[in-house]
Amino acid sequence: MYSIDSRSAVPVYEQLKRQIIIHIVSGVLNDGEKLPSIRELASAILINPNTVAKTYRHLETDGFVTSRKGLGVFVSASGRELQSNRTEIFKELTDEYVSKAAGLGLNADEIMKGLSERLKGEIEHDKNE
Amino acid sequence: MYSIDSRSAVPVYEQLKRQIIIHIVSGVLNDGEKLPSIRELASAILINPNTVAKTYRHLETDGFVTSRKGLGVFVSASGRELQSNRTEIFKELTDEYVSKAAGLGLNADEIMKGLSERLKGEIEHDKNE
DNA sequence: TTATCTGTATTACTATCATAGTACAGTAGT
DNA sequence: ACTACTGTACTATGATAGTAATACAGATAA
Repeated sequence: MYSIDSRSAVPVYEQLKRQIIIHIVSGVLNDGEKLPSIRELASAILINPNTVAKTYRHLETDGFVTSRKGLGVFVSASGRELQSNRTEIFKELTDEYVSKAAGLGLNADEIMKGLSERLKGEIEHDKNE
Repeated sequence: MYSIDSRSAVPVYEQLKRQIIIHIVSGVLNDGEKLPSIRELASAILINPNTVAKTYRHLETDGFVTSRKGLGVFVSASGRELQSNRTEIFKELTDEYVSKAAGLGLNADEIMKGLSERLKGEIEHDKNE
């Protein structure tokens, strides 16, 4: 379901948050649908319940989900329409990409060129989430 | 010279490292050339000398510079060639980036546009320096 | 030698993150 | 009422990262 890379520099709660957002905006999780309970998801992917709670708290702050005490956490009706948040995630992705590429010593032109070559042809193929 | 965004989530030493690498691989800093001393650069851009030292240490580990106690830090003779050895890693980075962006539902044009926007600042900065 | 540059090393403070444990509060079925 | 689920809140601990303050050591010129 959700995969966590414990060696990553990206915090666990952040990795989980991004994956859930992708599921929401891509329709894997539908409006009103209930997410796994905090304790259930925590034991499923072997992380601490507090970390899942933190993820859900952030998702609620961002408007993707609504949590109801005693009931669970549900995808907000407007969750999928949060284009601005999707854009923000994309910006984070881009920042990360540029940062790492710059760390490798590449300049802006080389990064653009590399991405351009990679994108030639298809894009639908690479949906390995 | 070098600009630091203290509000950024990217560590100061990392921001500085990227800018120096760009200067080295783009030829703004030539082989054998001496970098500013730790304390000099620190006071120039108003950061702690330890942070500059950390940047220089990382640059030396990566092979971009060589430091000599009492003398200074100098661009390695092979510094500019280091970028060619990292093409493979860069391709992996690009694959990962494209996959995630595609997972967000973005098409090739949107990805290119987003990256282009993100890189504008870098390009302008390099030209002005 | 002395003074003043240079980089290096050590230590410490702070913030963030992940985890753990515990307790509390709302909901629903029995 | 009882039970078993839900989310929430709070404190504490250990690890790590980033930054900072200070002291140490090599190089060089006066």
